[in-house]
Amino acid sequence: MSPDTPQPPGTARPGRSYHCHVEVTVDVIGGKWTPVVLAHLKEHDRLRFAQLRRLIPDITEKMLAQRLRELEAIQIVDRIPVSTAPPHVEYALTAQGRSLAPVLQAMWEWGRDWAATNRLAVDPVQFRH
Amino acid sequence: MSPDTPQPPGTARPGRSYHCHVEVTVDVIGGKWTPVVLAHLKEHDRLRFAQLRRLIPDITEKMLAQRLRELEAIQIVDRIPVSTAPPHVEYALTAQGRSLAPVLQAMWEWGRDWAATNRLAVDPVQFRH
DNA sequence: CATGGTACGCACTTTTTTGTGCGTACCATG
DNA sequence: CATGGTACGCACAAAAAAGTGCGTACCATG
Repeated sequence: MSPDTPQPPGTARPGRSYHCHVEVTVDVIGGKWTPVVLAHLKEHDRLRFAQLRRLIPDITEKMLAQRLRELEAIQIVDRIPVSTAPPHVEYALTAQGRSLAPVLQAMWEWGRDWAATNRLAVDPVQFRH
Repeated sequence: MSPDTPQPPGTARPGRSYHCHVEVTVDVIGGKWTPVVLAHLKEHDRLRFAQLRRLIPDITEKMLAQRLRELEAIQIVDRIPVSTAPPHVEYALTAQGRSLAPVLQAMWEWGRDWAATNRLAVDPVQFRH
């Protein structure tokens, strides 16, 4: 693999080998925040950076920006600059990103049930435009 | 939260707060190897430690043992000692573990499609009894 | 007892991920 | 120009996850 050859999206690690398709998914949307960010984007047509930040209270701006940049780079998320006053950016799932809906939906439902079974408090932030 | 009070399963971090059900799922089955281990267990009634190790070639025994222990602790996996010659242990998903099937299936399918789109090689190991 | 198979556990070490603190760039407005 | 809003980027630092090397415990068999 020559350094001049761009890596296919989703392979952050050169020479990464896969022996199971689930490994691929974990490689692309693994980590603490990426699935959460995607789950929120799945529920809304478009979201501003600040809206995402508010919907995910425990994420740092740094992590949010970084996750979004990476998802944009692999064409799972579109980044849409909006020239208003004040100007801002909006993020939306691409068609490719929307193909993650079954994964995210299943994760959401399982998490809901697990939380109920184990009496975990889940306090969603109210969405605000 | 007194140290004597056992944490509910799935909360490795005391005081962990959740604002989205997907965060819960990530907390329980996040990480590099847990989803992979679970995916293999989903495909087989029972698997020996050594079978899992062979099916997941890049995992260390340490990581495999650790993941299995944690999954057993939160009752997602059953650990079944088998007295044969040689003796071994078998692992199987609990009913609770099997509730993860939609998540794992969705992850598998998405990973397959992503790999195809991005020309990633996925080389599953042939199952051997 | 010695040996082999099996499944780990321990003490570190390395790698990866996430977080902290601050500053920057851009745009619009008064 | 100053100010405010917005969305980050940078240079570390801290935390978490994963890996390494070795050894141990248990069981069965000869």
